[in-house]
Amino acid sequence: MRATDVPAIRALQLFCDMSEHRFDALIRGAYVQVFPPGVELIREGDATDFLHILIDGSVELFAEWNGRETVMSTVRPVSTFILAATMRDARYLMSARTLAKSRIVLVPSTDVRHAFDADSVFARAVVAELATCYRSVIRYTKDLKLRSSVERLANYILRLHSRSDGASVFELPMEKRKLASLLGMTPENLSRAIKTLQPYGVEIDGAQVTLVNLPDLVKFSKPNTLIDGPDT
Amino acid sequence: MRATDVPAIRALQLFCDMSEHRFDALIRGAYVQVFPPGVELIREGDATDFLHILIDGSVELFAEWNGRETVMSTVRPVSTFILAATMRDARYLMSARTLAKSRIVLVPSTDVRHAFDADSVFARAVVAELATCYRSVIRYTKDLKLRSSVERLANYILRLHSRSDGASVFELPMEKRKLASLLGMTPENLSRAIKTLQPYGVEIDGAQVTLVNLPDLVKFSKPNTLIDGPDT
DNA sequence: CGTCGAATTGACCGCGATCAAGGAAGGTGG
DNA sequence: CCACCTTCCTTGATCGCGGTCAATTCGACG
Repeated sequence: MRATDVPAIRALQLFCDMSEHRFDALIRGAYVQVFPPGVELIREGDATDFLHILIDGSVELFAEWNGRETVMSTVRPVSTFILAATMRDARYLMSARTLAKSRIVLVPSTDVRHAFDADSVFARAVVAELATCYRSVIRYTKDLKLRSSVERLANYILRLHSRSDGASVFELPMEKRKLASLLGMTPENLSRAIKTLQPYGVEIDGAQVTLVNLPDLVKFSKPNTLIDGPDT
Repeated sequence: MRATDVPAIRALQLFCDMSEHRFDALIRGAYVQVFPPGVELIREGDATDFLHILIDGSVELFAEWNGRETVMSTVRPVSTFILAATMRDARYLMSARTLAKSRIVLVPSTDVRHAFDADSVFARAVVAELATCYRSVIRYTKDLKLRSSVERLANYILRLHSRSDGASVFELPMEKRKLASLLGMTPENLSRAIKTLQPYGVEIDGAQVTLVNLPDLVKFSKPNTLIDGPDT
């Protein structure tokens, strides 16, 4: 592992409050690997072996059934994924694949569980992280069940907008086909949904989004903190 | 609180491994209340005050947006709900209402967090519970995104079937209108979905379900342990 | 400049929603 | 005990959102 990677990991909510020696002990058994795009890191159904930490790049979590596939979420650096399976020592419920060249830290699951048992500070952080993950999926499911596809897109764009500090021009963080799947629609329908939002000042050219009439878009989207955040 | 309620609570995964005095300390500040059907126990957006434990009766968790409402899950006794919000000390993301007359234990959230800090056995149980909750929502979302409405109903029926120990006759645990919302469809469509499953030996009369051709139903439903359980 | 995958567009289809009406079950009051 | 009401469920007719299929177009990259 590069020495330069450690501070970024250390800074994560999950680790930042741990004592130095606990953190060192936990990270000692870990190692870093770099993967090219399109590599399947985790296959759903497999037994848990490592807690994954994405340092750099991009990873998507997806699920399959009966020949169909859907994107469940995308992971952006720096963050962990598959913590729940690690803590339960259970099978993965989702698969993971790299979308771009990615640097990933692999921490043996047993080490994570030992650290949890030995260190109550870390234990608190694990609970906070798990509760946050849980609440994100609840938000996601509410979005899916309560909104139409155009409404989902509109609110997704608004979330991107606030994530880019309110800039009126920003980039879609993934391919449109992936975005469509994440938002629960087909690529064709995403194209049409984008057109539907043009009257509300949404201009999308390639990956570049420009908002020219934020008030109208907000009025249409009806964003809600209990679905779209930002609170944890 | 009735003395007879305590053993049932004590038997929950969340509490069963705690030492006697820790458990007593946690439950001391708790109290029991009985609610008639249709009472809104929790309103989404409110601050967390109590961890709820359903002793007897039935509770649904639901969410609202823009005048629409959807059932997110139903809670059956004996189990806790809203643990994530309690641990994060955050606002509720879902509302809760009683579906039947229900006896509910209310444990002050601060007591739960104190117990978590003081008792590593309890901490482990909280993490296990949270991870399980997280994984249930993931399953639920996979079900929603990967299956058609008839497929969701078919697999739901199979889950009920295994929950009733393989009996070929069992009862729907809630009103059909609630079930429809839980499964992400309208009541009208649920009626039609039920008819669609008749050729596979599914007979539903009122709340009573009879399965007369399990092999065909299974073949149609393609149940999957990574969506339908039973593993945690 | 050629190739290949992604994105868009159009035409069409079908799943599931909506609207409207009719029946079944259970509770209430006369 | 029965008439009535409410509520839920079912059924039919119709609508429309979103999916599917197919044909271009766009764009990245070698």
